Amino acid sequence: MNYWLVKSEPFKYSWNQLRQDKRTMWDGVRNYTARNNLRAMKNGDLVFFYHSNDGLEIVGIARVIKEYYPDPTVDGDTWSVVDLEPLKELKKSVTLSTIKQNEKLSQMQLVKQSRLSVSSVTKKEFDEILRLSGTVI
DNA sequence: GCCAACGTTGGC
DNA sequence: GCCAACGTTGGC
Repeated sequence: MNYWLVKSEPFKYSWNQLRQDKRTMWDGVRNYTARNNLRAMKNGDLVFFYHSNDGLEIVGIARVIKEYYPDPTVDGDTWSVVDLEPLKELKKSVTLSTIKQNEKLSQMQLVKQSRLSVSSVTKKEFDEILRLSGTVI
């Protein structure tokens, strides 16, 4: 089992929207590093849902329900998508500033590579964020 | 609104 | 293959 984090600007696609939709195709990724992370996702992997620009916090946990396939919104198979479903909302969202201040989290790819829209999360980081959020899966 | 970080493009 | 110019993302 691997862990990930995806970013979305909430006014484009929010956590609440994902909850309403029940599932979504995670499209629009146009960066090779992010795409490679998408392609490494396996069914059942857990994915933090982060609100960028507005909120700047992790708000929920999604789950991979379909592994990568070609992005149907563009020609060719250069770009990929996966399907996600909402799994659990965090009891307390975890803000970027909290993450930066936390010794166990300050090395997260989210912090190190702030522009990357799909990043990987270690198990330790995942567990620490769960702890901070007061959430049990 | 600014700017740092980073990715991409294109001339050489 | 290098690097300058430019565009985009995203935090502040």
